[in-house]
This record gives sequence, structure tokens and C-alpha cells, in this order.
Amino acid sequence: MKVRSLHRWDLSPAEAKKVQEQLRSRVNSETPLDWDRIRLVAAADVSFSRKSPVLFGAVVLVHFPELTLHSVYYRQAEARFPYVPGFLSFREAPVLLEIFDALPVVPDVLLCDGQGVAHPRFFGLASHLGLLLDLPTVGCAKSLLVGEFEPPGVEKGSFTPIHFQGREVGAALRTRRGVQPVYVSVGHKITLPDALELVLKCSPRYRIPEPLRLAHQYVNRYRETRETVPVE
DNA sequence: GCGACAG
DNA sequence: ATCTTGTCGC
Repeated sequence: MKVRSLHRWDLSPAEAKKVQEQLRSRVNSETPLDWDRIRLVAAADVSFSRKSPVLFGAVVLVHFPELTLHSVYYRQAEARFPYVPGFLSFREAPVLLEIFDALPVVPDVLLCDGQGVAHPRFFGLASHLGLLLDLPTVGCAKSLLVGEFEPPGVEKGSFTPIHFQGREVGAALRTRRGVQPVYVSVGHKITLPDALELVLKCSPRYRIPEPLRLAHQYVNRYRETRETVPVE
């Protein structure tokens, strides 16, 4: 699928910050999701070993709403940017974009392991990928990066808003009764209510949405054994 | 200066 | 995130 090229990737943290501040105005958080057209949900994840500078990426495609596996695509690449809170996309996006560039099909929506606009400069990994792929994307993180929230009810489906600098940037969503919530935020071309509904519909039994669980599972096996499991 | 800090 | 050993609950 087509991948936009809006900037270079060999940047300093200061330059990366300027890119984020420049691109954040282009994020679309008002377009409703066209539910009748959602057939393929994608999820992306990156894995690496403590010693090696190599990053392994995987993009999983699952049928919606069945959540059964459609296919998996992989790639490995040298990390060119360190992990710095607030700059995750400059480390992980490059290898993931190489995978998307080779994707033979276009997913209808992408689930990302990280924040969307619930970010210091309102431009986390999910927003960055969404803009470069021109796809609806959702940020679904396991921990908070910025903002404050009240604990949501213990029931599955309950959620509370995440506020940051006077704005509502996302929500803490309980995807399973009595477990820690996940932190959902708009990536691009989707609304927060639709993002929450999608994450919930993708989480039939575990805290982490099925597409992201599969992506994590497959990318780790790829990193450990270099085995690729296609499917189709 | 101090504490926080996606993956 | 990765690394690593043990423990709690369905």
C-alpha cells in the first residue's frame, strides 16, 4: 500500500520535536468510522533484544468482526533512534512503514501499541502512522504517557476521560472486568467514541485487543526463531 | 532542581 | 520494551 513521505527520519530529538509540532495540526479526530466497511483490522508491533540494535516488526491483519487471522507480514531493520518518551514513532515507525509499503492489501483501520493524541505534543505513534498511511488509526497503550484520569468502573466497557492541558485527549477503558484499563486515544481519521468501540469489539476476552495480542505474539516468535507464519 | 516518562 | 523467578486465581 501507499506510504507518504513527509519528512526524513535521520533527525535529532530537537528536529523530531519540530516535525511533531508541524504535523499535529493535520491530525483528523472528527471523521466517524464507516462501520459497514470495516472488514480488515490491522495491528502493528515491534520487538527487540536488549543487546542487539535490530528491531523486528510485524503487522497482523484480522477479519472483523470475527477477529480471526487473515495474514502476517514481517521486517527487521536497524534502530536509528533511541527510545525517548514522547518520540517512540521515530524509533518504531520506520520498520513498520517498510512493512506497510509492501502490503498487498489495504486494511480498513489500524490498531497501534502506543498513544495517539494522548501525547506531550498531541502526536504519538498512532497519529504519526495514521498521517503517513492516510488510514484511520487508534492508539491503545498499556500505560499512560501524559494526562490524568479517574479510575473507571470495574465493569468491562466502563471508561473515564484522560485530560491533558485542559483538553480531553483519550480515555482509560476497562476491556475486562477488574483488570487494569488500557489507554485509548485517537490516532487519525477516527473519533474517540469510535476508537473506544473498536477496541472493545476487538477485546472479547483479554485486556489487550486480539489484533495487538496476535501482533505481539507473532513478532516475538519472529524475533526469537526468525520464523514467519503467513496464513491467507 | 525534582519527578514523570508509550515501547 | 527486555530479563527472570515466583505466586495467585479461574
